Amino acid sequence: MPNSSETQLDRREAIRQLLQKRPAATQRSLVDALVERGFVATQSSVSRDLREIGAIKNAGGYALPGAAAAGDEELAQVADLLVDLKAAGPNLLVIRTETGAAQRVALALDRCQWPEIVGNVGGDDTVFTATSGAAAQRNLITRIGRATSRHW
Amino acid sequence: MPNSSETQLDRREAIRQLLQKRPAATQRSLVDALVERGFVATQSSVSRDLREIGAIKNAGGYALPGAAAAGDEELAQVADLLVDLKAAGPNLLVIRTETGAAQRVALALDRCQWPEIVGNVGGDDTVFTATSGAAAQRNLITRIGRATSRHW
DNA sequence: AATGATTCCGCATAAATATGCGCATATATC
DNA sequence: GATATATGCGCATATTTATGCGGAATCATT
Repeated sequence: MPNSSETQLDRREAIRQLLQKRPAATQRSLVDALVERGFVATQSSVSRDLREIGAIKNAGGYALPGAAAAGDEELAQVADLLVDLKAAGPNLLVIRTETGAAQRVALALDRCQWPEIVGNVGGDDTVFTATSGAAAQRNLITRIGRATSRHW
Repeated sequence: MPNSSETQLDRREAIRQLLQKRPAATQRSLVDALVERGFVATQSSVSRDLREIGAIKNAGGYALPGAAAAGDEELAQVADLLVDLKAAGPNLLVIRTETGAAQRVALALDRCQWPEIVGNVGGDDTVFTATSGAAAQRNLITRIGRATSRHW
């Protein structure tokens, strides 16, 4: 078995596709997802695959190399679209944006995969960002400030 | 203890600085490095710190968010400077570059933090890249091809 | 087709990481 | 200053990830 088997290449490609759709929390979950797609592999193989693929692990789970920092960068790019930022209780951050930009901002926040962010919804000029608690919220504000090079 | 303690902030800043210098292989090694700098903390705390900092883990260890994908991108930017690429045994890859560009290329390869790369040295127009074995070397060539959008 | 060289991958397990819990401590409110 | 509330962090441990080893499979050479 001197050469990379067809199966191996296919499986890795499948993993790449899975990760592109959404980050994987654990290797185990990837194993399960692979099974659904008709691949049989153990956690061991997935561990090795991830290393070869060059995947990284951040707070959001395993992701492809590009996707990781992409979030921060993407957020930086929409920094100008942010208008205001204020907390509504310890679990909700309300972000005002230029009209029509909320979706983009929400998407960028999603991709950051920051641990403080539980989830986002973007309307027209407002984004609601759910946070896990007061500390997380404070942190998040700092982090947004850093990423956008602005102070709030 | 409602607020982040001074110690915690300092410690996290120290971790950031450490990671900026070089990636950390394990959390344990970070604990040790912190001790040298006068911080006392357990692996548990470092685990939580890394999450808060937003650090990511790739094949090279823990790194700051930006630094991760930066390598691949940096390599893509110097793609034009590559002239030739050939293996010398299973553990050495010899990369010819434009005159004077070898250092930059070697640096970019370093930052990729790819598992196949054991180490790099850049001369004037030649880079020596040590690989862990034949398979790794083949992989590396593929990967360089992908990153530089060229075939070798 | 036998031999050898190489790679894949599962198993078992070592190694590393994440987390529930509880105490200590800090802040807020009264 | 007493009480209530919230946070930091260590300990112990559950969970997750990495890896040494060996058997099976593939290919090259003779």
